[in-house]
Amino acid sequence: MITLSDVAKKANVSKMTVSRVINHPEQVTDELKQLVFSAMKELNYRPNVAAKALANNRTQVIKFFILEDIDTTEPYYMTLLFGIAKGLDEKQYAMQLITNRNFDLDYADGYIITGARGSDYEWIDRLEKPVVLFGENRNGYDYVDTDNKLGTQMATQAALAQNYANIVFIGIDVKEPFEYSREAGYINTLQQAQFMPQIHRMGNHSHASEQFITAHWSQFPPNTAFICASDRLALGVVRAIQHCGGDLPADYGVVGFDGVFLDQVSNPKLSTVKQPVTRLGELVAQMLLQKIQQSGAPQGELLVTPELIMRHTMRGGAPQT
Amino acid sequence: MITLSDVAKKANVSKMTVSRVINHPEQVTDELKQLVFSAMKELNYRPNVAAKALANNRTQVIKFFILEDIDTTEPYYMTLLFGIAKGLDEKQYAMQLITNRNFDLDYADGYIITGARGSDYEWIDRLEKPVVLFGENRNGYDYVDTDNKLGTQMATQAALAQNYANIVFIGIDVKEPFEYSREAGYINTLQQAQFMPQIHRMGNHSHASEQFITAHWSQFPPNTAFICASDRLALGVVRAIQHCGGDLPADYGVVGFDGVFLDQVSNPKLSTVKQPVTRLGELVAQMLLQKIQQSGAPQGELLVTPELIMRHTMRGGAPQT
DNA sequence: CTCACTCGTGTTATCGGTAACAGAATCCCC
DNA sequence: GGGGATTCTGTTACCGATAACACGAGTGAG
Repeated sequence: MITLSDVAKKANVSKMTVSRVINHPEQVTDELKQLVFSAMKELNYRPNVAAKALANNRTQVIKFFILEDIDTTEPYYMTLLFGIAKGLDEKQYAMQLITNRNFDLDYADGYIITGARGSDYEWIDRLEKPVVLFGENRNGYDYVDTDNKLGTQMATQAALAQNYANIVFIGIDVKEPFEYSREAGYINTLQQAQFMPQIHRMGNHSHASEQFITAHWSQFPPNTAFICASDRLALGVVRAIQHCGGDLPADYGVVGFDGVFLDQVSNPKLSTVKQPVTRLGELVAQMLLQKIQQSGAPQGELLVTPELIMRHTMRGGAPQT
Repeated sequence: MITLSDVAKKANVSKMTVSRVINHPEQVTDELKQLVFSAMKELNYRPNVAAKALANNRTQVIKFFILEDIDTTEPYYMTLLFGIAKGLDEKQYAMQLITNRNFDLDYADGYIITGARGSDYEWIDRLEKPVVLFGENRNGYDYVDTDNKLGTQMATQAALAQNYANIVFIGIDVKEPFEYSREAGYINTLQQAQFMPQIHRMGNHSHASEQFITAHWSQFPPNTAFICASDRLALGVVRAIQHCGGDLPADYGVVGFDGVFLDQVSNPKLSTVKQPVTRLGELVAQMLLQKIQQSGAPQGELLVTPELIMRHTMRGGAPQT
């Protein structure tokens, strides 16, 4: 294994100079920097993370909390994890995945938390290391999320553009900011167009929306579009429309939200607001690492623009293959 | 932070004795061990992983390779990851998730690999640290997997028990051991019962099986059960049966394989062979850590028994709610 | 021309553990 | 009861990096 000393010897400088080239390059003359850089390259030097961690009193580990029951966990998080992993790798950080089962807060430089509900904020407040949330919150925590409001805005505008006469929102009955934002995007857009908003909320399961739409089918005349707060709900709506004999997408339109996995296994394939999940993961990771580097300085919020994908469940979508 | 020295001081012994109590307890008298243990407990001592790693020339990191395209990645892996994380946490290991994009082999004590195809074995052979695969292989690598053969055996036996007259296998057209095993479980069971096996293979997509069954509907008279190599395929088969007007489960039965996520979002809910995925993850992790500890000694194979879950897509399943 | 000051680099001590060796106490057998 | 083996615990050096301090060379002002 190549160490700092090896590089130092090769470049005819002290270990300390090499270390400085890496961590405080401005303190070293360009001349020496060049020498050191080429020595590092030639030897293919890779810093020893454990040694670095020990010297800095760091761990080079961050913990990622998924505060949700394993069995209902969205495939969504898989993709998020990929992104986080990528963001961490770049800075030689490793991850520990924390679920409801194992709950060890020690031994980490910081935390990424997702799926936090009201009651969690109590212990989150007591954390002594930098924290970044994944997902909107209104409690002042730094976070990264999709621009939920913009997402439903885009979906609603698309429905308007396709001249659906009724535009209904199928939401999730949780009191969480992401849901409020998604509803807000829908409401605002409709009101600007002088349409009446109409919102139905239920549990986030395809069976729930399927049952609901089927049971109230008479309320939804042809030329209705459903803007859904999730792909799961959208899936159920599609099944209900098919079951009730509605013509999709001629008479009915459905747009989901998320664009991870589920939208692909349905038939017909869902139109959806696709979240850039991998990118989001990278961004949370980067935000947290920056926060750690800045000794916990606030990072604010970061909203990323989603992408409206028009497929077979709405007029104007790609023709079904 | 509590260190070895703190514990040593409290117990009136040297650092080394404390270290030995942890790593080589047989070399220390019971008397001292007790002293040290209670000191550790009292101070709530937690070893510093970085220091340990540095001293042992280890990294306390293992890399988990998912050799599959991100976009098609099964939610399956999410659950697996949970399990691996749990297995690693117990031994203070952290994980780096490796995808096709970032491919750094350095800085790890070992590797867990999943989704390996034939062409991957070349570089896997060249790895210099302990490797354990997730998923059957016939190349002599240590691995952990579900007992695939047993799984389809169970499913096929259940179909026989329900007196379906025809029992068809819908498989995945890949030349991989897991698929061979699943087919073998089906074939063996049928032959023992003096039935004729009938296998159709296609890409692992619900649309593929849906299309196939619909196109060949006349070949599948009432009283037919479909044993599927995945829940995705099963999902498509269910849709096809519904579309063609078949009576499920009175005249047709469908059993999937995996039991992760997808089986829950379908309507009706799938009967399926459920893999104990979290447990599998824990086991791979444990196997790898043990292999590391034993300087790379072979660990053999480990097959875990799956569970047949009877739900609404086969006779004898739970009544639909 | 000298003294204080900056700038750039090297030296030393340290982070928290562990292996290898050293040394004291006990054991055992002739 | 003495000498060698055995058992147990402590001392020392080291893993690979970094911060704090030390120090020599150059700079500028009085």
